[in-house]
Amino acid sequence: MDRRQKKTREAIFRAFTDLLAKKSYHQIAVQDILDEADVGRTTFYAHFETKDYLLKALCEELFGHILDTAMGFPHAHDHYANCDSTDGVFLHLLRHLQENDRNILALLSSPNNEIFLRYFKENLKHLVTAQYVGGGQSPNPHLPADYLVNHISAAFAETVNWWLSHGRREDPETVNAYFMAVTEPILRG
Amino acid sequence: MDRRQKKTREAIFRAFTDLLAKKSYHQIAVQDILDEADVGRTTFYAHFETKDYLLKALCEELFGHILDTAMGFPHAHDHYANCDSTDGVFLHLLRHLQENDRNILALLSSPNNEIFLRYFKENLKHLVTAQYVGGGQSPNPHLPADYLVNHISAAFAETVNWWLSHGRREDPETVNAYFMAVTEPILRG
DNA sequence: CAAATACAGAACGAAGTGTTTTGTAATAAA
DNA sequence: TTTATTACAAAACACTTCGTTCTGTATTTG
Repeated sequence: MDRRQKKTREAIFRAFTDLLAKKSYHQIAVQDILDEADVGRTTFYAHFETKDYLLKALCEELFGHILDTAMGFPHAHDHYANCDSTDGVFLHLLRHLQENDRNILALLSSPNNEIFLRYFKENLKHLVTAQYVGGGQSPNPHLPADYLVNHISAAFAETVNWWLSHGRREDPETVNAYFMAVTEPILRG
Repeated sequence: MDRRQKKTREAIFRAFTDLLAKKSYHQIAVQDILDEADVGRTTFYAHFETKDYLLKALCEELFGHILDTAMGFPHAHDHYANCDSTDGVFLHLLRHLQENDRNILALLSSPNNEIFLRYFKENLKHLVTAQYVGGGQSPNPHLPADYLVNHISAAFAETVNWWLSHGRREDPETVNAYFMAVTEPILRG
């Protein structure tokens, strides 16, 4: 792949995330991104059809990455090797978030962060499905599997949102304990 | 109050909700609202500073109303007098939603409905606080009160979202049972 | 009836969007 | 190295939407 392409693509992503840390999504004009990334107008539209697609691409790359690693690519994140293997996936995720990889926290705690929380939650569904639901069967016979998956995914996304909106005062372990306290009882019938 | 004011204000609200049932919020131009409401441009901006403020006003009126009635204004909704008094507030809310008062379902099940779900959830917090938290003390000693309020509010909003995105196939009673199944165990320590 | 006010219609500048054109520099392939 | 391809910058473009301003009319209120 052309080095120029990769370079500008990353410059746009970087400029976009930097801007998102200051302004909300709808306050950012394409021109702002061009100025911040030092990129021509034609170039931007050669890479991304529109500003919404840029957002989509960024979210897929960011949340896709963080959740893929959480779902079982231990090679990709060796500096987390100190994780106790008994730790749950969610604690792993919380720790990963606290590392603020690629400034992901700026997005999730920005004003009007619902957009990102939605992407986060949708990506979480895959993880939750793999984690709790085996073969489409709900671990709680009183609840439909898709309702449970939606509920747990939303609960974790909201937990993260609560955590961030408070300035991450708690340890990941504490937050994980809160999350477990509101989800584990459900799974036990 | 001038009848003309009330009339145009309601015409704008009606046009806006009708449009929201078809398009997403950001696809709706002010001009569309003017055409649908048959109202002049000057008039619109005399009533609402901007399109965002119109959204805010609509949401406050809608969710404020539905939650106020749920929190204890039995006189305001006599046709729900058949409600069993042992029914919870949330079942009451679900029934109220199913009545589709002022086409509120069009908003909550529209594309890009996160905006409305956010308003819904925020308004729910007051109800949840009044319902579960007494004097700022959490009913579950292991969890902070604000975390619990946020969790339960989000859980109900997501339950409604799940219900609507499925075409409301279940009874309000069934949905309420699902919601209770994921929230009640938390309150019991 | 008189004064105040809500309204329609039209025009306006400003801002943002996405496209097109022209020319240049970097890259990949021969 | 040479050649062809590709990515890019710069500027201008038509278009849409926004929010304001002006003028004149209809309605309400006192």
